[in-house]
Amino acid sequence: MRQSKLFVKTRREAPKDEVSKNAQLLIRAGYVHKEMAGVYSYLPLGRRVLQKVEQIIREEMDAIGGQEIRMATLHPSEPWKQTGAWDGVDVLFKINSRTEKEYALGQSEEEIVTPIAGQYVTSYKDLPVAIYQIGQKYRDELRAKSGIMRGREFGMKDMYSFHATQEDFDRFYAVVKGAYLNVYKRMGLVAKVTEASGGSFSEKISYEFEVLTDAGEDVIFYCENCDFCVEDEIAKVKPGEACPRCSVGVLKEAKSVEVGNVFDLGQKYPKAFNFTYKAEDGTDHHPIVGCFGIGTTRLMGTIVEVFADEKGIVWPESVAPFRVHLIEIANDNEDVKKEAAELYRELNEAGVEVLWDDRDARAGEKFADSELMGIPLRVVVSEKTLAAGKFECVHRASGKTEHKSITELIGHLTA
RNA sequence: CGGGGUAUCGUAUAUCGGUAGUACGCUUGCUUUGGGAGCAAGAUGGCUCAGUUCGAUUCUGAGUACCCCGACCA
Repeated sequence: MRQSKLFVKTRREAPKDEVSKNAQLLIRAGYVHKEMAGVYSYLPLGRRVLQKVEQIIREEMDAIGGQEIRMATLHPSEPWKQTGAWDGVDVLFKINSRTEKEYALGQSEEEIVTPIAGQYVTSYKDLPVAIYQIGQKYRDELRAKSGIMRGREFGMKDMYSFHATQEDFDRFYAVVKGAYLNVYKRMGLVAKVTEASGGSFSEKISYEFEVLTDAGEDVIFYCENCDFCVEDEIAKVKPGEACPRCSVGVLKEAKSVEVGNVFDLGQKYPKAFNFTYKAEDGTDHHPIVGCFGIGTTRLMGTIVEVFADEKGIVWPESVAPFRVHLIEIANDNEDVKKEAAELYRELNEAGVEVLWDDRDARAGEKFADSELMGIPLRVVVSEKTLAAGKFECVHRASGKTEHKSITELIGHLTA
């Protein structure tokens, strides 16, 4: 992509109504546009990042047998009334049509997925099954905050699994946990599996996946030595105490953000929708349902919060909008322009995503913009590099500079 | 939802009860060119509705939007 044609521009200052780091940087760098409190549009760069986040999640869900679907987000009111959530869930957006017919906007999809599954899962032979979708969710939050981390409309992957037995759910939960940890790891994040309350959703405890950051709203107690981790709300332990699991480590307190969760929903929804399957012996049973969520937009915000430095965003390669930021410092030197165009062509041919800053701007502005945008590798083409016969390659994350020929560079990027 | 705050070109800000200025951005021209350039010329603004006043962007009230703290949070 040529930056001179890019739909958005960067700006020096963040709007004064944005306080959170993620929103300030994402707006300054042109990734998102705020529509209202808690609602953001994703512009070309932001859409690319979000799509990469989604694709990583998609790959991991597919790898454990999840089947992707796409459910409606405009919901009939009936299933919500049937489960009691119409009046019981205060974040549910309810809307009326011109003819006073009632609808809901999807804030989670149990009410929709359960009847769908009920139609196709009729035998024990159909179990287990896991279906998921990646899409928009709507929640009537009393107070939106933290930029894209807690909005009224946001992106989420939600998977629902159906099982014949509790043992099978437990088995699948362990599988999903592994897949989730893969998702975070692929984005450079370390998530802690945390015991939390099931909320109004489930009487059992749930598991949350928490990433340490001061931008988060949760407080967790975790063991320095083992993987014990618990939300402060339900903790029977205190920071400073010995870890109840390994008894070696000491518990520490930290702020964190929930980037995923798992709920054991039991048979609540199949019961509400009279969803049964035939067991081998011909008797009817309600399946056990699991719900597994990952907030995609929140994850994007978390990545910004965790990796950004004083100059701007720092994307991990796996989710960066482009792999290479090609900076041309031409000053009307036709040879430099030609060289940049040639490098751009070769990188594209090699399948490397490149943002080519071909704008007629000064070097300082281009460098500052590049650092703000956070593309992992900056490759400079200028009279200097032309004379040296090697391009200047600067890693955004480490600041490390290397000089590489075109073949070395392509070899490195396609290795 | 309780409490607090804010509202001025696209963005950030200043001023003032008497025709609103600056910086960045934008347009045009010239110069400049490896860390957000310089000069010149230009376009763009008082959230909405009432009230007070000769006159309101400024004061008052209501509304709306946004932000913060808390509560809430599938």
